Amino acid sequence: MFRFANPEERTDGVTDATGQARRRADARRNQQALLDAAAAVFVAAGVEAPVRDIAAAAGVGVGTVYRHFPTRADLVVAVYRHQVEACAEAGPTHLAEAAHPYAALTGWVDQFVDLLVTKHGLAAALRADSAQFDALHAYFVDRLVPVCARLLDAAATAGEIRADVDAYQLLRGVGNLCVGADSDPRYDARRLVGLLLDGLRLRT
Amino acid sequence: MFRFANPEERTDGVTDATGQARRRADARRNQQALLDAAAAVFVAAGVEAPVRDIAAAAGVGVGTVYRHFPTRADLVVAVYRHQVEACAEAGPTHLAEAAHPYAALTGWVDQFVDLLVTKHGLAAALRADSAQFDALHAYFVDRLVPVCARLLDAAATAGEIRADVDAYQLLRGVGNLCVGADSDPRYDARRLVGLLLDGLRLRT
DNA sequence: AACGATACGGAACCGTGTTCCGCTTTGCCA
DNA sequence: TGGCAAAGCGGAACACGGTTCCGTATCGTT
Repeated sequence: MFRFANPEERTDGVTDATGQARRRADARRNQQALLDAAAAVFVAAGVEAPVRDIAAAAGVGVGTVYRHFPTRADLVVAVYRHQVEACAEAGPTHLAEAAHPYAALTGWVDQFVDLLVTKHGLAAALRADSAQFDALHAYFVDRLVPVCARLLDAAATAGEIRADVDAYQLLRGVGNLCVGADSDPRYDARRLVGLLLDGLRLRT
Repeated sequence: MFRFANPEERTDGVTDATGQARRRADARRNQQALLDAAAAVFVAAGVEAPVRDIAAAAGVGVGTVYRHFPTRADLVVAVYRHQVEACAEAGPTHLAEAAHPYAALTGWVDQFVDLLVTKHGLAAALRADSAQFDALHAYFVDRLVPVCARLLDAAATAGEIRADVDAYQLLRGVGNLCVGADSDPRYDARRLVGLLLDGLRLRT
């Protein structure tokens, strides 16, 4: 996703503990400033905030933004990486702690919906068909589809839900339902996601 | 939606049968050419095709586009007006012909989904949060929400579905599920809409 | 035929994302 | 400590989209 400078041959002491090539101090400082500024701007103005605004908030030029994040989508991914990661890791936890697999599934999907509706326009960005946000979409899919698949599989095996819906579709559907959930008081994405999950259940 | 020239005081013979103020011949010709060209371009390149392309296809300048359709959204509305109208009128028909109200509801929603997924990016345009397409959104809501409400009401009265979902939400949900339905073979909007409708049913 | 109202065309403007390149800063080495 | 190449920076410039503006062409009436 990110193309950091290729770690050239160097003498010891120029790579940090994690083996990352060490960049100039100002570069690291700016990258952190950008992440912080972007997070703040996203909260205030949504994920679709102009790159120029983010650059200004971080006190750098637009060129610097693009040096660190090849594209807007990469910046967005970087900002939300932790939360997506947390969501991914919560999958097995739900499965272990819930009374039964369907409860784990609904619990996890709820958490996913939270992630989406909490961040202004994140769902919309995920859905933008423009190649603009492909990287964002790809990251979410890569990270979350397998997690969802395990939950779905467990519930299906337990005979709680139909077995003919795959994780990608469900996740896309849920993501779609969350688009525009903020900014429209008449619309309650959580409600509709609930109905969708209910539609998954096998009638007894 | 459209701001046609105000019908000034005129002598007889300058208003047509429908009482519309009669505009210059070239104006009427261009408007029709634009509608035809837009329809063709939308099929070929999706609803998001640039205004310049549509103008070029119609053989007019961009200024002419904006004279006839104050905004891109108005042009889109005009192009799809007939089909939205047909969909709206189909509501009562389904209700009259289906075996029971829930079947009428699913039949009608199916038709609505067809409308959305058939036209490249129509659903996405409907959902664009940009004020850009507000007019489009408003038109769909105005025309279809009442129709959907009647179907929902009939099914709820018959005890087939829960009574606590309103037409606006359902329509938005269905519309959202249709976003990006073309251009992604792994995603089947119709399928998910089916699940959502299934989630509406009361367990017996 | 002349003339005023109507309509046209497309250059120009604004707001986006993204690229490019001359200049600055950093950090190594002598 | 001073010099210097590489790394990084800033922001003007470009591409592209919607929309506006206004001088010019066309229409239809007198």
